[in-house]
Amino acid sequence: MTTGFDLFTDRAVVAMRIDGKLLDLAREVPEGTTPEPVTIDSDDGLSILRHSAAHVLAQAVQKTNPDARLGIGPPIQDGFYYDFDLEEKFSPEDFKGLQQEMQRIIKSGQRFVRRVVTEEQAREELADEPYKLELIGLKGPNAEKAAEGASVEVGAGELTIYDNVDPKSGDTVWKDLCQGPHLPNTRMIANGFSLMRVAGAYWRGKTDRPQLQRIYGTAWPTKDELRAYITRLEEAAKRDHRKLGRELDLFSFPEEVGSGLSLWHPKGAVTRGEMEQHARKRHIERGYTYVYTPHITKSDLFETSGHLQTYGEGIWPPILMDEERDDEGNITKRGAEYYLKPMNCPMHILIYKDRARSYRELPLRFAENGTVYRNEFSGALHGLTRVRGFTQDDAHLFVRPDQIEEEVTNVLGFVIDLLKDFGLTEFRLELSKRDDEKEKWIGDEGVWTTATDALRRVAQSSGLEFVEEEGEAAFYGPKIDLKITDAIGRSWQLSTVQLDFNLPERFGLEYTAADGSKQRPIMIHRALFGSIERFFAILLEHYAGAFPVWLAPVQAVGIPVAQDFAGYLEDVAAKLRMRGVRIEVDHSDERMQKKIRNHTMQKVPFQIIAGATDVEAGSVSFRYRDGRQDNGIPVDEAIERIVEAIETKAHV
RNA sequence: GCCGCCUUAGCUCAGUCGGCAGAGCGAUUCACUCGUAAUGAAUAGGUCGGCAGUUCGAUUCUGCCAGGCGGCACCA
Repeated sequence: MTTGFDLFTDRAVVAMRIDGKLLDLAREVPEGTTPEPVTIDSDDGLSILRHSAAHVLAQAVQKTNPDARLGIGPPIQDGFYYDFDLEEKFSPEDFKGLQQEMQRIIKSGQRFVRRVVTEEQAREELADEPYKLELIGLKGPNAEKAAEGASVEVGAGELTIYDNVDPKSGDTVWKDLCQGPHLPNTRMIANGFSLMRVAGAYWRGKTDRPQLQRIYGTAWPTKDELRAYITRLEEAAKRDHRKLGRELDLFSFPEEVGSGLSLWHPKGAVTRGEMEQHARKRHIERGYTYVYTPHITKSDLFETSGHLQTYGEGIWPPILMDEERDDEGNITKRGAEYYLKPMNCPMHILIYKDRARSYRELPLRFAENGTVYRNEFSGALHGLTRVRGFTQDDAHLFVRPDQIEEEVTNVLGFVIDLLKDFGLTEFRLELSKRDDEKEKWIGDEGVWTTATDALRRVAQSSGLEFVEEEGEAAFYGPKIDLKITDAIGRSWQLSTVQLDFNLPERFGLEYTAADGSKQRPIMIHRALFGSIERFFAILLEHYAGAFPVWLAPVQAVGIPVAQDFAGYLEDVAAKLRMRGVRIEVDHSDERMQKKIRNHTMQKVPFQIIAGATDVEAGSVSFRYRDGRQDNGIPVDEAIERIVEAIETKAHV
C-alpha cells in the first residue's frame, strides 16, 4: 500500500489533496489517483496547523483541568480556538502554564492517528464528553448547521476519532472526535503559536444554551511569522480610531452623556464637516434633493413601516406625551407615544406621499444626513463603529420598475466615485439574493427576478470583483453591498443599495402612469458611507490619523524659528486663510524642535518654518509629516502649493 | 444582553500583602530666543469610577451599580 508519506518526503508537506479532499499523509493513496501535496504555508496547510494546535491546547487544558469538558475547536483566520465547559474560570494568567504544557506536548512529538469508529463506539469512548455526544447526534448533513466550526468535529462522512499517540511508548495519551486532517505530528507546531485571549461563547451559537469558555490562539509555521503577526496586531492597535480620537482631540464619549453617544470636538468636527459638505455637493450634482426630518415621531409611523414589530428591542423606549389622569389614576385623555427614530425612510416616504405623484417626476431622490437612535446591546457598542446615536447619509429613491437598472447603475457609479474622492481604491460587490426556502419574503416573484437580474447586470458591468450570496437578502428585496479594503488590508462593508417592495406597499405609495392608471413605485434605500461616524472611524484608521490635506483638521501650522519671526508667519497665515486654508501659528514657548515634534504627532500635513534666512529671502520652508523638507519656497509659491494640495485632495 | 477582565492626576501608567498615593507626558510660571521629532527649573493638579458592607481604619477585602476592553449573541 502507498501512503502520502511515501509520495511526499518534503517536511513542509503536511497533508495531501485527492479529488479535492484533504487527507492525512498516513492515508492510503488509492490506485489511479494523483494526490497533490498540501504545504504548511498554504491556506489549507495553515488551517491544518491551527486545527492541530487547537487539539494540543485542548489536551493541555484537560491535563491541567481534568474537569474541563470539550466543545469545538476549529481553525479560524490567523489562528484557532477551543471551547471548554469548566466551572473555574480561565484568565490570561493561566496562559503561561497552558503554553508550557502545550510546549511539552509539542516537543514529545505525538502523532495524530486517525481511527474510524461506529456511532456506538464513539458514544462509548466519549461518554464523559456531553458536547461531543451532542455533535455525534447531529452528524451528517446537519453538522454545518450545528454550529459554525462544528463540521471539523463531525462531517458528512464517517465518524472518526484522532488519537494522540506518544511515539516512545506507543500509548494513546489523548483523543478527540474529529474529521481531520491533522499534521503528521505535534512537533511541526514548533514555536510559532501563542494563546491570545479568553472569552465567553454560547454553545452552538445560541443565547439560550450554556456559555462556554473560549480560548483563542494563533499559530504559524515559524516563530518569525508569529512575531510578524504580533507586530501586525500592534500596528493595527496604533491606528485604532478610539486611541487616535483621543490623541488627536477629535471626539469623545463622556460617561455623563451615555454609552454609544459621541461628542465631536472642533478638530473632529472640521474633518467630519468637510466629509459631509463634499458628499452633499456631489449628491446635488447627481440630482438628489436634500430634505430634513425630525429625530422623534409618534409610534404610528413605525407601526405602519413594521419596524416597531420587527425591531422593537432595538428601538429606544417611548416617551409618553399628553396623557391625562384623574385623581384615582384613571386615564381621562389618551396620550401618544413618541419614539426616537431608528430609521429615516418612513419620514421620506411621507414626503413622497404628501401629494399625488406623476410618472414624469420619477425617479425622485430624497437625501438626508439623518441622525437615528438605536438601542444597541451594551456589549455590541464599539467606538464610533457601533453606537446608539449615529447619522446615516441616507437617501431614498422612488423609481418605476423600468428605471431600476439605470438607477442602480447610477447609484453604484456614484458610490465608487465618491469613495474614490476619499482615497479608497479597492472595492468588492456582494449581491444578496432571496432565500427560496424561506417563505418569509414579500413582493411578486416576477419583480424579484427582474430586480435581482437587473442588480446582477449592474454588478457585472461595473467591472468590480463581485460575489452572489444566496439567502442574504432582506425579506423586502434584494440588495448590493459594497466592501472596501483599507490601507492595512482589512475589509469593511460600507455602502448598501437595497431594493424595497415592502414599504411602498405598506404605505400605499402610488404614482400615476402615462395611461392614467395608478402604479406602485419601488423604493431604493441607499447609503454611501452607511454611518457617517463609522465612515469617519474607518477613514481615520485607514490613514492612521494622517488625513489628506483637504480633510486634515489643521492643514498647516506656522513654526517660527524664534519668536521674532512669528509676525512674518502671521502674515503668511493671513494670506492662506484668505484662500480658505486652515492654518495656525504656533506661539507657544517651546523650542522649534519641540514644535515640530508636537505638530508631527498631531499629523499636521504642512509645517511652515521661517527664520532669518527665510524672512530675508521672502520665503518659507516646508516640513512634512514624514520628515521630508522643502526649504526656501517663495511665499506666493508656497501658498499655491498648499491650495493645490487641498484642491487635488492630495496626501502630502 | 451574556461570560471574563479592567477603572488611580487632563493622557499613559506605577503603587499600597488594609495605615488617607507616585512617575512620565500635558498644563501654568520663570529663564533661554534657538533652522527641521522632546532646553532647563519651579508650581498646580487626585473624596484612587459611584454607592453600600466588613474593619479601629478601605484606594486596597466583599456586594451592587455605572463606564470601558476582549469575545459571544445581536446589527433595519
